[in-house]
Amino acid sequence: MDDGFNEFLHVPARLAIVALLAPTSWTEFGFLRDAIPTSDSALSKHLSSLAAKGYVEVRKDKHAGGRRTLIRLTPDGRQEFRRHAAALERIVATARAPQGGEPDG
Amino acid sequence: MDDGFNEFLHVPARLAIVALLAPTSWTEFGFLRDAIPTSDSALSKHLSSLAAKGYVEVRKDKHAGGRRTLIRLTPDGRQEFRRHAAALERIVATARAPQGGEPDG
DNA sequence: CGTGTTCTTTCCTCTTGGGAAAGTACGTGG
DNA sequence: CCACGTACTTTCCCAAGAGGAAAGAACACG
Repeated sequence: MDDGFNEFLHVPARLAIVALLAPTSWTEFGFLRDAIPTSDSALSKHLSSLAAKGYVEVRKDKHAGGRRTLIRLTPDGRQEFRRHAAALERIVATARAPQGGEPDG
Repeated sequence: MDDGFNEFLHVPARLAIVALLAPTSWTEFGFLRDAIPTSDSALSKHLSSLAAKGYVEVRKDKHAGGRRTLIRLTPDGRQEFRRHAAALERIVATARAPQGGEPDG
């Protein structure tokens, strides 16, 4: 498995995060937390690890009555996600196979 | 995630196993072990857990100079794999999105 | 019955995902 | 400027589980 399969991104929670980030630009922390769903702490830790890998970028924004944390994929993160998605695609393709193979005994 | 996403099958090694089994019928233990690749013990344990879930069926076959263990997906296993694959397909689809969303600040 | 082959099980280690709760940072209202 | 609330972040902790090594078991063959 040295195709684009990415064990780090493969973790369900992280897969969910990047899948949510992929089609949009800056996304709110709270939105991700509600959509996943997971605890604040778990999400925060995943985002930290994603940021440490350079897969996401984090920004703090002023908001009416407080701050909000915004997240988006970096180009690198997007590319890694695409590569992993392509690897998954190959796997998914086998599920569509009509079950050929040699017959049993 | 109460679509067909299956955390048990999602584990890379198990995903690899069922993906290899899906397009064929009875498959040899040795073939799987070499293809994955993993140790005998790890593969054996994965196959046991898959069998315990009713996802695969195991058969022992006489062979010139010994026995061979043959494995195949059960209809149930195939269906679960397909459901999981469909869930992955939805995720993979987001990777193809052209990054719309609102622009940054 | 001894031996080799092919798995299987046991033992152990180490990673890690995740929640709870404490901590931090900052904005707001008083 | 301080008290307070909100929005995360970090620490602490635990349990699950993946995986290798090595011992074990089952069976065919000579």
